[in-house]
Amino acid sequence: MSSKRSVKPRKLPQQERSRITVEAILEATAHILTEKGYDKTNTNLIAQRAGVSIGSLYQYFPNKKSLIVALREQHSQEIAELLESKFNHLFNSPPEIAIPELVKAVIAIHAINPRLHQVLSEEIPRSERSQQQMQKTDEQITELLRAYLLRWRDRLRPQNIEMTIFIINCTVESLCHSAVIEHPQFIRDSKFEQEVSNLLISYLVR
Amino acid sequence: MSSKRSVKPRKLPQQERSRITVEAILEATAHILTEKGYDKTNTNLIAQRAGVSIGSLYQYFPNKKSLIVALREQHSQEIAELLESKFNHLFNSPPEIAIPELVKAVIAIHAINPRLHQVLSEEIPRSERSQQQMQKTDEQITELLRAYLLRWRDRLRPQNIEMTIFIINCTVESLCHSAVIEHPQFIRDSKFEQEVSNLLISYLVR
DNA sequence: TGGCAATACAAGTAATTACTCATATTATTA
DNA sequence: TAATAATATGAGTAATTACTTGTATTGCCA
Repeated sequence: MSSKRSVKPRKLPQQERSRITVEAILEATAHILTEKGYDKTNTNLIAQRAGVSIGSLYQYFPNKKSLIVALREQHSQEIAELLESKFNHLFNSPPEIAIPELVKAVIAIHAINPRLHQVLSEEIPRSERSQQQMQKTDEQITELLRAYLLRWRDRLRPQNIEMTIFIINCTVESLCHSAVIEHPQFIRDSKFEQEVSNLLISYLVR
Repeated sequence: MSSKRSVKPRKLPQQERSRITVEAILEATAHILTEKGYDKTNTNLIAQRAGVSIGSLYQYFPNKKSLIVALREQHSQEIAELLESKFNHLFNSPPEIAIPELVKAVIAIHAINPRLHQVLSEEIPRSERSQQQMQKTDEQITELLRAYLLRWRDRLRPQNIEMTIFIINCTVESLCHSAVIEHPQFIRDSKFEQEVSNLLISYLVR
């Protein structure tokens, strides 16, 4: 069962040179994924690009899946941290103020490396994803949203908080993701973030 | 270049028995994809499930990609037709009436075979997708939406029609898709479709 | 009924690729 | 400085799988 195969590093780097090796491997993974897309990416190519032998790669990553998982982890952690700091800043700001700021932040995140973001979220087969880890980050963001919505509950129209969380989360994510990839011209001015903010605010606020 | 490889059937079935073969192959493709997911699907398995030799399969489908493309084509055609008939019925109904009907229809479509829908839209590598064909169906739906929005233009708040089309399309698709897969309990009553309709109506209508 | 075209068959091939292992090199420590 | 641990190497292996090809069977038509 591939789902049983561990994804944890086989060996933790202890000396400086191996930490450099691991870094190079992850950088190469991101680079090859971005350049070639998932299905033209293979471990030999990654090792080559990293300037490292294939054997070294398998010393630190037990299988191909673990490379992807490590990269995703890095990536989602960055996103979660940025959103956390935004929510902390905006916790006491009403939706009319907070929503546009959050939408702006999400668009900015997606615009950093759209192609890598696309590959990680669209092209990686489900079987290559570590369910627990993904859900952890997702739950973290859900929790931030939940706290914020409860804080402003009496200003909000929808009453089913869990459903509202899902709707907001899903809508913002998919709109920002697709816009960056399919309509980059939308992103150039602030019109798009205003529209998305309008969509959410007019739904949320009484 | 895999993108150059034709995807058109190598041979068109002429007798009844071969038409049955082709049907069985497509049914088997859908079945295996649904059961095993994309990356555990292979052509030998499809042929076996279809009760047909691997040679017969390659007589009608020049490569694996063409199987997926044929299946997607069938699938998107069904969706486009259903939406077209809905839009025709509702062309002269105001958004407050039309939107809930359309949302309901989209949810219903996604609920028919959620797993197949998920595999086709999430798991199939981008390289296995025929770009032209996908965009044709997508453009067809865009066109229906455009005509409707123009018809009711003076009742609408957003002025940038192209951006509005994108926002509506993307929002409805992703909400219905994700809800069916991640929150089937939302679908059981009509609360979810009401909420999604509210989201859109409060944004669209002055 | 015989000949031809359409269809069906499945063993086999060739290419890809994740991953191993025996060995060599470099750093650390006692 | 010698011994040991950590790290690096890359040729080779084994498994998978898309696809070919030569042959057999079935249906159609004159």
